[in-house]
Amino acid sequence: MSGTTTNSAPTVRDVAALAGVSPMTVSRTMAGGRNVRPEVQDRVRAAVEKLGYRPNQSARNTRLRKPTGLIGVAVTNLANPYYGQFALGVEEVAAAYGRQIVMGTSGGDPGKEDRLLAEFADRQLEGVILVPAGRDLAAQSVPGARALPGAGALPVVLATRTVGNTEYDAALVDDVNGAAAGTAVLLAQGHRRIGFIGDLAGTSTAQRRYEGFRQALEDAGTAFDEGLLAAVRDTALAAAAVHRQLACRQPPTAFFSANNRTTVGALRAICEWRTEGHDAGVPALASFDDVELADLLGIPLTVMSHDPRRLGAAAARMLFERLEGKAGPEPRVVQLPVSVHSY
Amino acid sequence: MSGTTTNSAPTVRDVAALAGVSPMTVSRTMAGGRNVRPEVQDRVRAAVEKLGYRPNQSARNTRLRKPTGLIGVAVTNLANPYYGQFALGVEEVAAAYGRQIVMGTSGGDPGKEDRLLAEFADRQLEGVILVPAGRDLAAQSVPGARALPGAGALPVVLATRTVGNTEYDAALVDDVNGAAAGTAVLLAQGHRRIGFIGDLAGTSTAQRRYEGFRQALEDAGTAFDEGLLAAVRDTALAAAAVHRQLACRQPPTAFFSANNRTTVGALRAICEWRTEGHDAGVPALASFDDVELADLLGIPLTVMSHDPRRLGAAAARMLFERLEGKAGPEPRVVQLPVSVHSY
DNA sequence: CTGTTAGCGCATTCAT
DNA sequence: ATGAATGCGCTAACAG
Repeated sequence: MSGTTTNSAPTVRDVAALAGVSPMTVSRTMAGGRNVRPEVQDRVRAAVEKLGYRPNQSARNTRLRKPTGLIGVAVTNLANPYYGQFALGVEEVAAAYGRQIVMGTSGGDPGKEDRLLAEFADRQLEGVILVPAGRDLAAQSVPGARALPGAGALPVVLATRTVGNTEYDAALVDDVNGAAAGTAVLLAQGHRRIGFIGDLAGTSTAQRRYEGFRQALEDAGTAFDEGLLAAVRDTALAAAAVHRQLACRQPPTAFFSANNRTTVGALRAICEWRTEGHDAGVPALASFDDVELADLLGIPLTVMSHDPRRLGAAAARMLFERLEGKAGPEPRVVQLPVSVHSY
Repeated sequence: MSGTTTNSAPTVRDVAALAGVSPMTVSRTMAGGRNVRPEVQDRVRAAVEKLGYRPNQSARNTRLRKPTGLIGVAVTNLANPYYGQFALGVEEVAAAYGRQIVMGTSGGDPGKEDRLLAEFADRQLEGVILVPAGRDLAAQSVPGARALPGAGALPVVLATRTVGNTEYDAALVDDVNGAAAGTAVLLAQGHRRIGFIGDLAGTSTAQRRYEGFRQALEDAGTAFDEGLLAAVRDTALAAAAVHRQLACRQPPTAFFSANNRTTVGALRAICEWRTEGHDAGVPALASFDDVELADLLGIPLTVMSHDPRRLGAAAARMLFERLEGKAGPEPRVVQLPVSVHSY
């Protein structure tokens, strides 16, 4: 009746029955064996081995009123190599804190993001690292998607991008200064007409990078032709935009690309342009974010880079500090420095 | 005493107390409201809203003896863009099955892989998709890391690579035929001395690709100089190996690179070589796996590609079919086709 | 040293 | 239509 071989996972009781002891003795043995005779421990361990018993962690956590040991990571697109590295950074820190990560992708869709956060909350994840899809978080659709006290709260740390309502911890990049520094390099190289390629409407990062870009132009007393602003977000559209700008009457001599996706598109367009053999020199490119192999293309390239892995690690550390109560009630923001390098 | 505002998550009982009903009525209301007066439902819902109550999924699953709704994904290195896309494929299918994924990276370390699988099993994950680090799985160190019946079993589907003991389901790539087809292109282009860059000692993929490579040479009646075999696995070593081969007395006129990491290294070395202005033409490269921007380098390139996202999706489907008992007891292996394209 | 009791948060079963 | 008892797998607290 009890010792029957079912094909569901064995429990403490199955082990206890087989070893001829009480469930508690099994529990104690699994916990290290304090106050259990070695001889009995051996019997228990034999039974454990035989049945392939592994304690049910969820039940364990429930009883001990302990959290799940899981944190959520929600990014917009895992296919973007940037977020793979980012997730790795989160994972490494999480592992150091004895946690594992649940990954979800929003695909940039705020609705999907909301559902993802809701699932995370329902699964009792301890917190979430979120690369927000849009500009605002529908806090009300996820009761508790806030780091602040209150029951059922799901601590959130934003990463890479921020959102309108600024009540969250955030691990960002020094977008403004980084972009300004990269733009300064283009200016020092003599470029005066510079096209800006980036999703101004969509993300806070593009806006901040645009801000740094404009600031650098202003500091240099250079005017910006708004016609050189291309609000695009994906690779194909970026390529088209660059191509269009190069083909116009007064083409830019350089471009500023606001992220790695637009950079790939810009590089494609510039390479094509070069192959078509136009007389003016090859346009230069300043890219926010690094792209593998970009330095080999023979295009004058300036990269404003940071390590996405570090960013993920920083975000994770912020989350754990908050979970451990080592952070004050007010939201904290850190900004990773950006380094500029030219090829 | 009971209704006090604690800062831990509210439970059914807190809601029940606030609404002046029994926990069961709350439970029923949350479950859809069958057999609960609408008026009472409203009271309950108000209390739920006020407290920010969300049912504890773990407790729910425990009571209903339902699985966790989580599957594990263990890859060797999330920083490799290949695995980001792969994970995305898994995630999409998992979402369609109402599951979420727990991500872990082994870093290619079998010990870490074992610990990862053990943690997955302890967390009661329903199954695992594993890109194995080494050649064999220490099945005994993870009692139940097998798809076969028996208590505590953790169903495993291997992906990309397989291991020595072949008792697992696996979603692989048609490495042998793909590699042969790519090699055939090099041969058709007139290349006879071809260097092979790939981690023969480490992964089954490199071995299978080497097998296809050799097969194509043999079919063409071309001998292979074992001196052109470079057993390297990372980007830097691949670059060094290519450079070394190019500098030797009888340099190869083309290279076969067994994965995207070695391809990046090979491309770097070839570009450098070209810049150094050697008289012989630019060496050609056949790359297993696609690499972004590689086609723009002006290097004769042949790519043997497949979609890692599809591979992840295929692996996930295999896992769910097994979980649902829709697969026979014997392990199944699928191989994704490889398409060959030249630039 | 070991077993019994009780309860984590939830929902099924059986009362009423 | 509602509540009480019971148990999922596990372990603290208290027996003995």
